[in-house]
Amino acid sequence: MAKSPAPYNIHDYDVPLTTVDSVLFTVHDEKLKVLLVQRGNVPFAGKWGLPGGFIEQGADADLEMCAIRKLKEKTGIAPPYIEQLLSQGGANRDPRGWSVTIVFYALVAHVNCEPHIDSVTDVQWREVSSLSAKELAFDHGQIIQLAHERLQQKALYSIVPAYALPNEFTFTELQALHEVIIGTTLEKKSFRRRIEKAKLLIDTGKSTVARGRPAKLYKVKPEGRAYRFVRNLES
Amino acid sequence: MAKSPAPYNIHDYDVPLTTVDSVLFTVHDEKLKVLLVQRGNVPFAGKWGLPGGFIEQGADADLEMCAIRKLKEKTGIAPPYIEQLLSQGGANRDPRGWSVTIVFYALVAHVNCEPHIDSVTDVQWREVSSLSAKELAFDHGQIIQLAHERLQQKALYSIVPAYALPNEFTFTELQALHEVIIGTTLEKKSFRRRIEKAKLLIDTGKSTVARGRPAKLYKVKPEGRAYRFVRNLES
DNA sequence: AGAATAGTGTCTCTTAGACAGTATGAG
DNA sequence: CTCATACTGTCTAAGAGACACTATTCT
Repeated sequence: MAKSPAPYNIHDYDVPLTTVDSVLFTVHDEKLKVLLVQRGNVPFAGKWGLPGGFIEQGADADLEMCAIRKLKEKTGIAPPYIEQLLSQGGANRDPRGWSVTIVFYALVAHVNCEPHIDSVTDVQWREVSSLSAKELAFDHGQIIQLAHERLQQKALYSIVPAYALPNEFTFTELQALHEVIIGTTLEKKSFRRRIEKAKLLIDTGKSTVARGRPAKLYKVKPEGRAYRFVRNLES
Repeated sequence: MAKSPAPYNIHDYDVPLTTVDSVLFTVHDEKLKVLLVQRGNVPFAGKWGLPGGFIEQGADADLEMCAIRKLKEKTGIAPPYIEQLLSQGGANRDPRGWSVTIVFYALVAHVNCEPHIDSVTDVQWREVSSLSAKELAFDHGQIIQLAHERLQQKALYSIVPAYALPNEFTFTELQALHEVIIGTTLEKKSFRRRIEKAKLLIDTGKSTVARGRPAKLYKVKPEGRAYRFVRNLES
């Protein structure tokens, strides 16, 4: 413990190894996917794990900035939605010793980072439902599951999942996205009704062109980020 | 500290200072209170702040164990409910340099730790509504506010606040507790109805004795800890 | 016209809000 | 008895589920 007047030196302390990791979700081909990075260094060299790493004290003003910096390096863009999930820490989660990871989860539209990811080999989108915890580095499998559960809750009482879509999207796309996240179908009418009543979307005036009736294109209002419905959708 | 090919030395890294802190809530005299500890060391020596401190790598198996150990030292007991709130980290929150704190929030019945706290002078319960952020060490004022907001949400969709009551309690006590946490009055009938329907309480068969009709005493079922109502109470 | 997709009308059912009413004890 | 507190009955309103219906485009 610190002796008062004496100068403080962090290396006098038995500090844990502290890192920041992120679970970046997107949806593509009706599947929920998560970004994985192939590790170059020990431990778990060659294995796939979450994008993240050490804090750079000069470059990162806070934890979220650190997470965003790492994600930018891997995807080429800053995610439009990021939120802290939890921190995992313990004596046995890293072979190098007592370690802590502060974990964020984030959402991004697949089209917005496709080119960057296609250009490298050590980054890939993996379907969440195809993952087994054992194939991933550290406790990253368990962390992805926790992030998925949190995202499922969000899909039941908010429109946060919209940030995994392009800037402009249709009601049907948003509903399909929620359905993929929570793993069930939803009633079209209930879904539209609650979002319309809460006035969370802006009608862009534009429409899609495709087979069938054109669909109106919407954007999320800024307040959609924090809005919470009083009643959950039933899962 | 297993060294693989290249020996790993944590002191080669620019690691942040990592601590664990807790926001321990209780209710007494119809007021929501939080546990504060007077700091003995720099920085902020003499100021009041959250109970917490450094991880002891030998003693703490994980982050939650660390938080519980610190709370036990200050209150004499392990809290019946504890959950991670968030982690705060940044270059400027601690004058010693880049630091991270992993924050838990916890609940305890006032009566269960009264004797231990009354016996020391560097620990006190402080009414949450009387706190100004400026009088506390670090960013602890802001953290307490975030913890309070999270607890308010919990009070709207769960019966987690019950863990701030003694083991056996009445419906009226539970409702009064929820009202103190969210800062409004609630409808008696609605409150009882939803809890009864969800079957979250065990009737102990006992009753209170006091002026007026005796009230039945209940305990929380284990599943009450994780239960989430589909619909929030209106705040 | 017919197929495909977008979007609406409307009935039911559940449950929270409101609040008046009844029950059961102490003094 | 009265008073205080616990607990219930019951009406109303909001909103989700269900699902049949209409609308608008394409080929």
